[in-house]
Amino acid sequence: MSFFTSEYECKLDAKGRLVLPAKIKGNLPEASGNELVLRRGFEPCLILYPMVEFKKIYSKISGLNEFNEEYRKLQRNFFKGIATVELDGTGRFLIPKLMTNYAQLQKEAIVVGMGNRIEIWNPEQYDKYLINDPGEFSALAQKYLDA
Amino acid sequence: MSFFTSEYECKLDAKGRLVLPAKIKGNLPEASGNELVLRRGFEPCLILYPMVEFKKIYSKISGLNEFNEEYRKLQRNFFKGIATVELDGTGRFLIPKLMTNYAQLQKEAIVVGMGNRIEIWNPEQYDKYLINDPGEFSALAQKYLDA
DNA sequence: TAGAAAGTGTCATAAAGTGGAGGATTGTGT
DNA sequence: ACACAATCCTCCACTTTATGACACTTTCTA
Repeated sequence: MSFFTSEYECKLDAKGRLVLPAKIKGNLPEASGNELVLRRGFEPCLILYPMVEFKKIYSKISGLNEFNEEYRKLQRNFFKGIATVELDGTGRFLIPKLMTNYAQLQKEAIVVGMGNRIEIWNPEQYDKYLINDPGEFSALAQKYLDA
Repeated sequence: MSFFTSEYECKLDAKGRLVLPAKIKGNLPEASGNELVLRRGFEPCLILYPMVEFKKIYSKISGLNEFNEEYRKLQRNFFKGIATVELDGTGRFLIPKLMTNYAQLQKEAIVVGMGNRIEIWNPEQYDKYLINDPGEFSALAQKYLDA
């Protein structure tokens, strides 16, 4: 069971590689080896899954019958936003160009542990999408987490 | 069942580590080993859970489907404020930089046992959030604790 | 085919994190 | 009040992580 938490300020190197924070890397499931899957988020960010976690989503979406038009449409749009990446010996991976563009990544990135997955954000975008009103957050938490 | 009580004045060392008071440490559930979870409080303080206590919250929030926009928003704001920490052999743990900033912790900290969890405060902030008027405290107690 | 751009790997250094030991202080029981 | 033990706190040494630099390979382009 993956257990990613916390936010980290990370830097991309000149070639667009991101070094995963040690706390994140340490929580990657053994079973996935160095294989990760990168996906375009619905928000302007990237989402990183260990391979085992991604398989769960994959089996759901690839299970949809290809002879259904709406399913095909979903599949097409889903798969186009996916890339598999591999950690190198020092715990880095290259973010494909189109994906850095999509998420507007430059030198700095915010990495957020989201339980079973990891989000990668441009810092300014990230701020925009965070809840700024403590009351709203508190209310949302109460709505879904209340005993 | 955890049972943390009382308040303690503690010091952070040069690296930002906090030594848990013996009374608190003695009440940590065996089942959690040395694993603890730190969370940003809604107030400007940090909240410390033994792992077993936190698991209850975690299973609730990670159970929310990631393809729902509102769930994602909650998850993002929740997880960003979470970090797992581990007690070392001498009962200390490192408070991540971003978290010491959030709670405005410097050398001194107030540690408060809150039953199933522990709060960590900057001393001045703590004073601000305490009830100073005995009458108000009494009224509040009467409102919610009266038979 | 040459040169440029992109991708990959290694290394060095500085910063951050981790662990342990010793002495001061506090608390407890006799 | 005293001795003993537990706790607290500071210091230091070691390990791990982060980051920049650089060089080599592969791919693309003119």
